[in-house]
Amino acid sequence: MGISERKKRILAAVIDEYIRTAEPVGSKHLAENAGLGCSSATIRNELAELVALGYLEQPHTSAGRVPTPMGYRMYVNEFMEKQKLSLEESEDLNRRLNQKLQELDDTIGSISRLASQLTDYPALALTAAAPVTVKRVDLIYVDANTFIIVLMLSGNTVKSKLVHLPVSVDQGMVQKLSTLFNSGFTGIPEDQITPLLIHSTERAADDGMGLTSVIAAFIIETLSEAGTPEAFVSGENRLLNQPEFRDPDKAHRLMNYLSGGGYILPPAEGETEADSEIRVVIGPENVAEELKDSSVVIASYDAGDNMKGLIGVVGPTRMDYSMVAAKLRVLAAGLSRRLSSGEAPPEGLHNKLILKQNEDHKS
Amino acid sequence: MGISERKKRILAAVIDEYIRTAEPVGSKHLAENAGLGCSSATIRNELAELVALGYLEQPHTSAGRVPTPMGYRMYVNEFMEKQKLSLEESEDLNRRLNQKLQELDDTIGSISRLASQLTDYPALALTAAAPVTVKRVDLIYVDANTFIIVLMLSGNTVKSKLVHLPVSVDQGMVQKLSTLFNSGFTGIPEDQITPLLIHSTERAADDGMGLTSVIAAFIIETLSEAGTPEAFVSGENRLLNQPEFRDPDKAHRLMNYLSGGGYILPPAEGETEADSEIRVVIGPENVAEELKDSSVVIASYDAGDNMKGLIGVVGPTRMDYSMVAAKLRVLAAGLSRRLSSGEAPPEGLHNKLILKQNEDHKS
DNA sequence: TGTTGGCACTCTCTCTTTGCGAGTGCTAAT
DNA sequence: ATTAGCACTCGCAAAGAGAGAGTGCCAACA
Repeated sequence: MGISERKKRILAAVIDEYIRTAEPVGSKHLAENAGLGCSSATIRNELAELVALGYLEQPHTSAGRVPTPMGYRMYVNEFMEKQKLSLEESEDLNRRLNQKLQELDDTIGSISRLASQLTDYPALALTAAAPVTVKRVDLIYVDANTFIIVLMLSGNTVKSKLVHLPVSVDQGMVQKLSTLFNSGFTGIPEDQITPLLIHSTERAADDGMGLTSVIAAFIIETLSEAGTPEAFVSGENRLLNQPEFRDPDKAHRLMNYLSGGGYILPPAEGETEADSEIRVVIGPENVAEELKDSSVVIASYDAGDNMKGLIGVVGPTRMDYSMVAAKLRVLAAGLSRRLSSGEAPPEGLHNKLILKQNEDHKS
Repeated sequence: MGISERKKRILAAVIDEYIRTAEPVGSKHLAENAGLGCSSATIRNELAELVALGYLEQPHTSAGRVPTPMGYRMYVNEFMEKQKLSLEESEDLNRRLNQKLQELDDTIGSISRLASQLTDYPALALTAAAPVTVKRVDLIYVDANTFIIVLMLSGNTVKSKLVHLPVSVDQGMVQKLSTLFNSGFTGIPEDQITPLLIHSTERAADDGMGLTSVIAAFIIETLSEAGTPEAFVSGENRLLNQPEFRDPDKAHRLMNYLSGGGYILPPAEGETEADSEIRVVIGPENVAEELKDSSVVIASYDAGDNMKGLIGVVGPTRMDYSMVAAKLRVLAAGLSRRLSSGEAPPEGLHNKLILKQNEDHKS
């Protein structure tokens, strides 16, 4: 767009400053601190034009200028890539990511916590949504009334469940069912597990006790759960750090929206994805009413098997886009590296656990 | 204690009213609405004495009265048991509890969410902390580089994990290890799994590839995780509903404390546990500095095997103790019933899942 | 033509003042 | 012992005044 170079520099300076201080930026301040070689009067003229063009606005006559969403958009599209994390920052970040990934519990939840912690904004993480299938079914016979179902899924995760029965089964039946399920239920997506299939399996196993349907139910439940994207929101309370949320009502509304798992998924509009894999949705660009004056930065990570997950950060429109984008980029890249390639983190898991044992002794 | 009956009634009325409105309660208001048969002047006298006794205080001369922690304490100890939930309320509550328990995912997290939702205060749930042991170990051979570890724990939960190896193993080794682990590692608590034990197992299996220690590490990690009480905090944002947290800083401080998993565990002082299993910790009675002007209501539930978990609710000292206590009581009782006795909820799990399958077709 | 200094003007923010009302404590009467 | 009445206190909200920041515009200058 035909904006003079100087206008761009001034716009960028205003936005940087506003992001830092959250206060309208005046011409004098700009002339003194932003190091563009001209006087406040000149800047005033330029500012006036930027207002006319729609990139800035003034809260009231005779206050400083504040960026409009359009201004932020320009900022994000044109000026942002300049910022990169220093090497040591990004190393530190990777270190912390590794640490999180080693804890074998709810990975995605802790990633969202990490993102929130790093950026000091609320963060959310969505697990990859992709059709999952069962790779392998094992049934472990425990006793006449008890067995364990173990499912290995297509993303190489394992789910298991203990089943107590009111009736008793013999080991042979468990064996038979195991074979039948492995041949009939593996490799197919949830929606192909029809009542028909279940019934025919039941007949083939000569199962009069409903065992088959218990197992099938667990498979269906597991597939559906694993295939449903799950959202984790963390650090909602960090909103309160932002001056624009000093109004408790405003903060409350947004927090409610977020902790309700408020869905943020932007319209997958074919933005000119200049910046690889990072999407920025500014204020009114959001579809959700609750987000109309907040911004969202979203990075997608590759979870292997063509699955994409998302990490996002929510903040006021006056959000530190560069910082957030830079950090999310590293985080998403690290996540992708870990998840799509082979498996767990580099090494050390095992050693760490052995060490841990000793630590625990103390407590 | 030697407080006249009327004083008690007045105190209770003040507290009830203050809980409702969050505003200092005046004598006139009390005379008109609280239905004690005397005039405002009389009440004024009584109020003055209650202030002298330390049950009430006035924010400033010539404002209404506000309960002190000591006042709340009296209220909790003496007047509270009166409130019971109506039958239908408690049925509704049980219904919702059942529903939550049926979702097989992180039960304890969703219980905490439920508690928060029901009371409209932040809630937290702690899993039972008790030494857990392994009941049974199964190793499922998948392919030369892959096997699945399945652990059945005391408490009848099952944990599993997929292990990829850089080297290849044969099925015989897996078999052998399975037997060894079942005889050597079952029934013993985490702290008895010594490096010594691991080494001797390793030798017995003639395992030169570190397989043994991978499995042992998983067992240790699992036991330690299952034995460590885990805290889930939900609904921190509901704090903002309370007028006492209109000050964002105050709200922020407490929310931070809470979402840091802030530990709330009250000193297990031998309170005269009149009210079965419900503990109320009022304002300054809390040990944590951050909670000094909040209150906590805690119910403990029985998770079987002598394990106790906690559900708690945090709010301002002006918290609706009766309501919270009543709801938590039902919740904890329901949880205990489900967890300690046998197993899953009454029935219907299976049917529900079959139904679910059809629903999912639509989407 | 683009840039700069100067100046009057506008508007918000903060501090102070003022008046009101709620609620108290005390006293005298029942 | 309870009640009615009354003077008093004190916080709070609305109103007013002053200060300061920043603008827009104009005239001068390169």
